[in-house]
Amino acid sequence: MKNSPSSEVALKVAAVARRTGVSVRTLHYYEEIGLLSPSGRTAAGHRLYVGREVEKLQQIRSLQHLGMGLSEIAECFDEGRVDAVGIVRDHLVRVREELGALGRLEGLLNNILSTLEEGEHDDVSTTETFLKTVETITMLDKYLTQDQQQRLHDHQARGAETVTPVIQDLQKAMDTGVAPGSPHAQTLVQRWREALEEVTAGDPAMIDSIERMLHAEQQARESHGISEALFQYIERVMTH
Amino acid sequence: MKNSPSSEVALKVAAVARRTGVSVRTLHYYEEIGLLSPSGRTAAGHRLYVGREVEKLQQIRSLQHLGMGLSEIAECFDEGRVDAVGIVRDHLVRVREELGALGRLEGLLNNILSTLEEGEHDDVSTTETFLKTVETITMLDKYLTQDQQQRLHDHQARGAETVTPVIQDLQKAMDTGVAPGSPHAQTLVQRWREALEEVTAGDPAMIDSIERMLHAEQQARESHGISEALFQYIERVMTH
DNA sequence: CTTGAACCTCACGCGACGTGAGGACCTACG
DNA sequence: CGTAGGTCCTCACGTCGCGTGAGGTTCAAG
Repeated sequence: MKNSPSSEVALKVAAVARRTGVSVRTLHYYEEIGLLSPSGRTAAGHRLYVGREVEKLQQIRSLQHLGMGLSEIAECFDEGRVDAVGIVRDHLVRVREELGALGRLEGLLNNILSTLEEGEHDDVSTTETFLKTVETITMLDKYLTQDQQQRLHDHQARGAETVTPVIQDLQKAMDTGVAPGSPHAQTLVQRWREALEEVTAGDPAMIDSIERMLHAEQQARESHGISEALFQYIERVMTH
Repeated sequence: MKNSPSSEVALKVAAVARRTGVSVRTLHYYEEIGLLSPSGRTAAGHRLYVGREVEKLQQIRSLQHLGMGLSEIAECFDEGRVDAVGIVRDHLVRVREELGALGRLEGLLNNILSTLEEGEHDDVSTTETFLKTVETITMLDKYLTQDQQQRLHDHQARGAETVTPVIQDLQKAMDTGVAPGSPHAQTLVQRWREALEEVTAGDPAMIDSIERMLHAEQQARESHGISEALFQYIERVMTH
């Protein structure tokens, strides 16, 4: 009797909310944006939902669980038929991209963390060193792939011993006005190149990236004590 | 001369924006929330930024790149010293959680996709079947772990042959009024249990989860043609 | 008749800006 | 000297998916 076809157990907001785990406000909102309207209203204006709407609500939540936006979901219901496989595939692509980005971010954070932990013993962990570290690692990330960064990190200890004196010698050469075309300058740049090959484990693409980075980012030069003038000097010597 | 200490190359908004890759509006916004104020203004009110501010801006962007919110970033600058390692570690935890969630989501989407592709040949790919599939898979996800779902999927083909007739026989038994305590009913439920063991590869925790799911979710019962009354009948037989 | 729970309709808040509107300023060219 | 076009300024609303009140009506029970 009470299940006559015209009124099959209409539920009010709180009941629907409890059943489906959404909030009352959410139901209001869905109506507001035209996504899910109640089947009817009581004389007093209270919203009433029948089974069909509750079902639709669950489907909405399912799609949302997949990370789809409400407007996208609305489209699914509006259009009579949908390219389901296409939607899911597209969405999968987006999720995979996000996964990749997050994975890279995790690597980045790990790098920062290990760098910070290494320096924690001898250095005071101030705001500045923190920010410097973050900035440096972030910058590295812009130019080098994860494994290149790893290689750089691995060879850094031995590399630093080679690189630092070369830079000092180059600085001295520039200060004393050694001509870019002179044999001495050429020898120094040759040593510079060899040092780069050492820290990059001989990866030419990586050397290229590092040179582009040194060219573009002051931070990168600064962290190795290379002034802008010095780098320009190096570039002039190399073009000879 | 033009680099006197009091005015070292002040930049206007557009210049800063170009150098750092942010928008003019972003600079306005950062000032609005008190994160980064310009070093000064021209007589006409144009914002001026010197090197120190530009540097800070880059640091802000670095931290943001790590996924930190602007309020969090502001705290880093406000407090004299920061627990850098702590911040990064906490953040890493959050990122890993997100990674996990996203990974699970990817699995979910893969399940949906394969299910949809399987059904694509014999079934018309309508909005309804799409939504049904999504709902079902989402629900499965609420009760079963990824590998349990995988096992269910693997054994589904053989399992369906076993499960479906059992359900039909149980339905018939209920319809003809077989008593829950009768030997016939017990035999049927025994077959039901065996079928469950087959599709779950004998994982008792998984059987438990599936029974909870069938108990709570109408959708789950429906998709295997089990009415509410029938499941209650099964439960009654099992308590004997 | 009253009380408390559930319902209603505004309407602001978040986070990190995008995107105009409408006006003032700067630089160069005629 | 005027004007054209680029750059700058300050509001101020829109985004997305609701949360969180405020202030008022209705419902079910005692």
